[in-house]
Amino acid sequence: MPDNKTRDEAPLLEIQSADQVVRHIALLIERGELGPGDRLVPERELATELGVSRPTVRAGLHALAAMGVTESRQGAGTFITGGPPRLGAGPLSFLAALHGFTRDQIFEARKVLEVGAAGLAAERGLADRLAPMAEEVTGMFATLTDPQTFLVHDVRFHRAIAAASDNPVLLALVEMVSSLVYEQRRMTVEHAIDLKESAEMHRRIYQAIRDRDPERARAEMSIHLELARAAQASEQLDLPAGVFPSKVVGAS
Amino acid sequence: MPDNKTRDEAPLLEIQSADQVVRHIALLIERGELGPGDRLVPERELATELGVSRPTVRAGLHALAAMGVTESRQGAGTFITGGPPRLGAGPLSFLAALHGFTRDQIFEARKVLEVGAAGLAAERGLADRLAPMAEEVTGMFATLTDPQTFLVHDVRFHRAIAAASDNPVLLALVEMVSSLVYEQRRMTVEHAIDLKESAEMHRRIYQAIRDRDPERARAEMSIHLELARAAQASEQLDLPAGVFPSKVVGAS
DNA sequence: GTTGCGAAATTGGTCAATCCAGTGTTGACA
DNA sequence: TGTCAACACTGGATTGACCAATTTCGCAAC
Repeated sequence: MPDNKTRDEAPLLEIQSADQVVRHIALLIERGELGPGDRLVPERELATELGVSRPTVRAGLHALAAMGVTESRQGAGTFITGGPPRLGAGPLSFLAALHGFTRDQIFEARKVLEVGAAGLAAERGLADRLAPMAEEVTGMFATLTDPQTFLVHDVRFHRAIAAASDNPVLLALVEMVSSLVYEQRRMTVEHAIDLKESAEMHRRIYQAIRDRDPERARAEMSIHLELARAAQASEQLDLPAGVFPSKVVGAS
Repeated sequence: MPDNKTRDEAPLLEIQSADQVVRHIALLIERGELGPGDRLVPERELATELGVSRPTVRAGLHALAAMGVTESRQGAGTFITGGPPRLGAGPLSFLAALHGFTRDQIFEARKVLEVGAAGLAAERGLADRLAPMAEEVTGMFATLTDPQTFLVHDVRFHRAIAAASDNPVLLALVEMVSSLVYEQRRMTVEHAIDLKESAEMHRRIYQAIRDRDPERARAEMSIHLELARAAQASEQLDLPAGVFPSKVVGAS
C-alpha cells in the first residue's frame, strides 16, 4: 500500500529499517504466503531483498521472536511459530514488575477471564471438550498427596476450560494471565492446603459445564478463584508481583 | 506426550546472548533499579558490562522494544516505557492473522473483558472515575453527525470504564483487544448506523455504573457489545480478521 | 542396491570497526 | 547576560568476517 498522505500527526515517512523487516513479514503473513510452521527466507536473502544490512534484518527478527511470532534455530532457519495460538507471558511480566501489579489484581483479571470462559464453555457444551476436563479432575483426586503433580492437573484443567470456550483469543488471554500466577505458584505449592476441597471445587465446575448450566459454571468458577486467591495470599504473604519466568521470551 | 526431539522444551542452560541482555534489564527492573521513564545505560557501556558486542545488545533492546518495555530515541538514549501500563497490539495482531481469528471471536473476548470491567467499575463506584465517562458520553451526543469524532469518544468511553475497574491488568487487556477492533473500524465507520442509539446505550451503561448497580452494568454492556458486533458485521461483511495497524510495534 | 558416515554447504549467532543522524550540552561570542 | 554554533554523546545502520549448529549429499562400505 502506498503511503497515505493524510497522517494526523508525526510524519513517519522515514520508517525504521528494523520495523520495515517486521512489516514485511507481517505483509507476507497477511497475504497468506506465510503460515504457522513455515520457514522464511534466510537472513541474508531477506537482507538483499529489502535492501538493508543483515544486522538490521536480525534486529527485526529478534523483535518478531520477542512477540512470539517466529522461532529461530541455528543452522536450520527461522520459522513462524507453530502450535496453538499463544501470547508470551513476557510482556505481562514486565508490565507487572514495572507497575507493581498486585497479586490480587492479577487474580481479579484472571477471574474475569476464566469466569467468562467457563460460562461460554457451558453455553457451547461441546461434547468433545468435556473429556480432557474430566480427565484432569480425576487426575487431581488421584494426586491429593502430591502437590506438584496436583498443580499440573490444576493448570491443565483451567486450560481445558478455556479451550472449551472455543475461543482462541480467550484461550490465549487466559494462558497469558494464568502463567503469571502459576510460575511462582510452583514454589509455594508444597505447603499447600486443602487439596481435597480444591479438587471438589474443580469437580463442581466441571459438572456445571457438563450440565450446560452457564450460570452455575460462572458462579462455581467465581467462588473457586476467590478461594484460591485467599489461599495463595496466605501461602506467601508479601512477595512482589513481578516475578519473571525462567525463560522470558518464550516458555513451554 | 513424547514430542519429537526437535520440539523439546528444556534448553534452560543454553543462554542466547541476546536473551542475556533482556534478562539483565529484567533483573534491574525486578530489583527496582529501573522504573518507568528511567534511562538505560548507553548501548556501548551495556555491551562492555555484559561482555557482549554492541549488535547483540541492540538485538536484545529490539526485543524489549517489541514487548513494549523500552523506547529508544536516537541521540537521546533508551528509556523504560513510561505512562500507563500498556500491552502492545502487535502480538495479538500477528496471532489473529496467523490463526485466522474471526471478528466474532475477538468481539466475544472483548465482551468477556469489558462486561467484567463494567461490573467491577460499578462495584467499586469510584467517584473520581465517573467524570471521564460522563464527558465522553456527552461528547458522543455532541458528534452524532461526525462519525470519526464519535468513534474517538466511543473508544475513550470504553477505556474510561476499564480504567474505572481500577485494575491495570484488566485495563491493559481491554485496550489490547479493543485496539484490534478499532484500528480497522476507523475505515468503515463512515457509513455507520444509528449513532443516536449507540450513544443512548453508552449512556445507559454509564448510568448503571454511576448507580453502582453491577448487574445492570454487566447487562447493558453485554447487549451493547452484542449489538455493536452485529452492526459491524453488517458494515463490512467478510474481511479477514488479521489486519495490522499502521505501526505494528507501538501505536499512539 | 542399500546403508552408513563424514565432508561440505547452508544458516543462524556473534563480533569488530566504522560511519551516519539526531540530541543535548556547553562555552565562546555578541 | 543572553544566543547560538560547535562538539561530545547516543542510537541507527553498514560491511565484512568468523564461529557453531544443522542439514544435505556424495562416496565408500556392505
